[in-house]
Amino acid sequence: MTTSQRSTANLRRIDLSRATGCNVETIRYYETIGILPSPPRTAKGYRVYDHEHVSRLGFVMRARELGFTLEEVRGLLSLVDGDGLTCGEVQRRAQAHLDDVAARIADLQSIQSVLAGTVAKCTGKDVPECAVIDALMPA
Amino acid sequence: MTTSQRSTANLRRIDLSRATGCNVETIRYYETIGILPSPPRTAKGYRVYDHEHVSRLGFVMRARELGFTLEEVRGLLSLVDGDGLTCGEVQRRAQAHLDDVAARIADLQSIQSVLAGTVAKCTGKDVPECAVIDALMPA
DNA sequence: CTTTACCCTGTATCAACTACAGGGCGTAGA
DNA sequence: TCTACGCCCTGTAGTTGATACAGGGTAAAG
Repeated sequence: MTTSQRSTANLRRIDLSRATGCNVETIRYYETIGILPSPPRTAKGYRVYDHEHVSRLGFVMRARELGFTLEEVRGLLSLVDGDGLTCGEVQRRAQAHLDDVAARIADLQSIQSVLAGTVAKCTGKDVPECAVIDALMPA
Repeated sequence: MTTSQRSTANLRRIDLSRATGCNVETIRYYETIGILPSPPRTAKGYRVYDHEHVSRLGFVMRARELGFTLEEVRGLLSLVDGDGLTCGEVQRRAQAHLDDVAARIADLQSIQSVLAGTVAKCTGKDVPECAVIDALMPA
């Protein structure tokens, strides 16, 4: 018996941070704001996680990587948790987020073109006249 | 004498908020963090601005619109204020910011393609199976 | 003289975490 | 068995770039 069962309480306890790559403080933060459920504790107060927690945190992390806000993630989770989950509703929310991403890309691209245009006018020399400053500073 | 000089103190007093379109609270915030200098005050404690302030705040607002952080703005302002302003240095900082913008666009575009791909797999119907959820939720 | 519109200070709030202080606990090696 | 190390616990404060509000003063118009 290598990893034997000495007290059933600690059987297959999982280090959630290591299993997901998520920062411990972030896990605790998700717990306090109700994104993750409070796990059971050992007699000494240590949190005990199982595979459900790993799965749920994985969902949260993937959604965050795709740029969903925590409120949007909360909304998606409530669809998953409750019986109100329908593909149509999820698709609607994902599409709304996609529109948002597209708008942010457009904003950044217009910034990019203005900025690139101004930088291109710079001489880049060791002189105090600068096209970037002139462009930013009102007369 | 229409806008006559009755006490020199209030001569040509400027409403900085109206002149720039910047929120009053934001102006005060910029003052407390040292982005804008503390203006002189009237006897009753009202701030009195001049065209220098308008110009400086305009600079800050334009730079912010182009996505510079306040710390980057502070750096550009210190170049303008001190005698250390050279076109080369400004160009270097603007280019660094431009690289940053490009990286953020690339990130958003990869999010966009992943998300668009998943949403496209949705049936969009009133059923509880959803391709988006499946893609986000680990096995 | 009163109303309205603005100004003042100071503090709290938002998102999404991160960092730290100050303490307890568990385990590995000597 | 002692001790050192590393991790866990709670609670609080800091980050960025503002915004909002409470509670009070003042300036200018009718």
